[in-house]
Amino acid sequence: MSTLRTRFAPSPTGSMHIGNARTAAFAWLLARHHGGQFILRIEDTDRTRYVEGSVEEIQDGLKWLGLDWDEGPFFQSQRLEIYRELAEQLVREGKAYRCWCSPERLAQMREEQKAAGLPTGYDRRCREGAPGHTPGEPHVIRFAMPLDGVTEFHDHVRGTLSFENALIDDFVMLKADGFPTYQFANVVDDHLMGITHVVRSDEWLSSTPKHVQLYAAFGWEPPQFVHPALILGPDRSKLSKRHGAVSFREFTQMGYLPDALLNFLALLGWSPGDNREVMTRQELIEAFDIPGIVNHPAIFDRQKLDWLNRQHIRMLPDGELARRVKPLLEEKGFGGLQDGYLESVVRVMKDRLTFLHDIVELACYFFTDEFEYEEKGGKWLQDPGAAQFLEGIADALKDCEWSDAAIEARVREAGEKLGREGGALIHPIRYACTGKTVGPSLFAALETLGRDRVVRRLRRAADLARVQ
RNA sequence: GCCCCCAUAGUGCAGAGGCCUAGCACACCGCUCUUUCACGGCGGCAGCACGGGUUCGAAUCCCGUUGGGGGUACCA
Repeated sequence: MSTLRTRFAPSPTGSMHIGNARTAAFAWLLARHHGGQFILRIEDTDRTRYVEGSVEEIQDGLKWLGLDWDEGPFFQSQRLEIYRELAEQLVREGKAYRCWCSPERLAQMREEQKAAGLPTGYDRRCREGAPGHTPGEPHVIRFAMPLDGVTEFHDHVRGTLSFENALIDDFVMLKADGFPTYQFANVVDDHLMGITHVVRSDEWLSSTPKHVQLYAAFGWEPPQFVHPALILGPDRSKLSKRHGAVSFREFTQMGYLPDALLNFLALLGWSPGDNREVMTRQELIEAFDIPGIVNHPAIFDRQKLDWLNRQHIRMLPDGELARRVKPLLEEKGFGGLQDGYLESVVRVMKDRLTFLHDIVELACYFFTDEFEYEEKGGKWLQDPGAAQFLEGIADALKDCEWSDAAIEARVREAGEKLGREGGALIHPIRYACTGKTVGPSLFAALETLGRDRVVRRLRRAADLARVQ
């Protein structure tokens, strides 16, 4: 049995779309599940739409997601000779023909067909020869579709599909500029590169019969087809820019974990069959296979992605989470943090992060004394007894054993003497030490902050309270 | 217009004729835990698009309708 080979074949025409990333993830997962190979091929056959930098963006994106490829990237623009020779071969065999029809004529023809309520398509004027033209003049090469019968093929997601040949266009294989079209180059390369499973989204379904005919014309065995449905925006149309963030790069920059995004992408149009959802990369590879791919389109749901990201953050060991969060903090000017300290911060904050960078906003008081006091908590300092109370707590803690249990005992004891308990005891202390009205368990937070910071902040807040 | 695909709660999935009084998850709403906000736990809301068949029996099979999507380029 030969190894399974899949490929990801994007065109470098702009930012990599989140939908492309999903297709790439499916193809990669399928290859890895079966111990096969995953190939990267850049389909740069449209010179007019080429966007500088997009090849790099595609590769960076795949690397970020952890989708490593075994061969490539191959560039179709470097294989022009191959396509030309193969196209000429088909011309010689009478399975393709030269066409000199002008784009203007073609456009007009299409309009007339539409107006008459007919199916659109090339009228095959040059199919039986075009007197007065020579191969020296600019022309395209078209495939000569069978004029009757049907083309049938099996798709692993859709089942057996059949299309009437008469309705399929004599499509262009080679353009006037010598570049191949997708329809042609794609088939040639999939064959030459030994692709066994073509994984691509639904939008290609209706051109698959053309591909099947091309394989037949060359006498090549067609690959297995796998067409997952499209990803839709909330309005149910093909996900695009007007739905907000759709470029893959935006997601990598928003603070999603690669494993979380991979998990989410895999779940868009596939399921393991049981009710598992939160899955590691390894679990995905083990579970992913064709039968789990669903045949109806899915709407992209950010809330679910966010939830998945939370789950993946919580799965990270503290040390690893600390390591990932560190550069984000340094970026905000919170440098020079001890690993051990950062790890303890991360431990108390872990359950509260949707994104890694949330830590900056939610836990800044762990990294600097210069945090802001939320306006909302001002009342805790305005209270007449506040200054005296905070000083009292500071005194009680200045020689306290530093564990959260000991801190709690000492604070409660001191609170009792000062006539405070419950919220009136806890909230002012939190506000004094963190500037916030919400956060992790107070005693755990104090323990993590350390005695010096806590005592210092309590006294500072007491001073603040006195001027109120 | 023509061709093709799709149809289970708001969203993502499970379901491959009886196990379905349709399950799970996100979101939402309660309750609970708790010093707060989260987390967690418990509970709730909400769905087989519609109409015909086939069958003893249909979410599951067939046909039609409706709705949605994709394609229809010398773009991919």
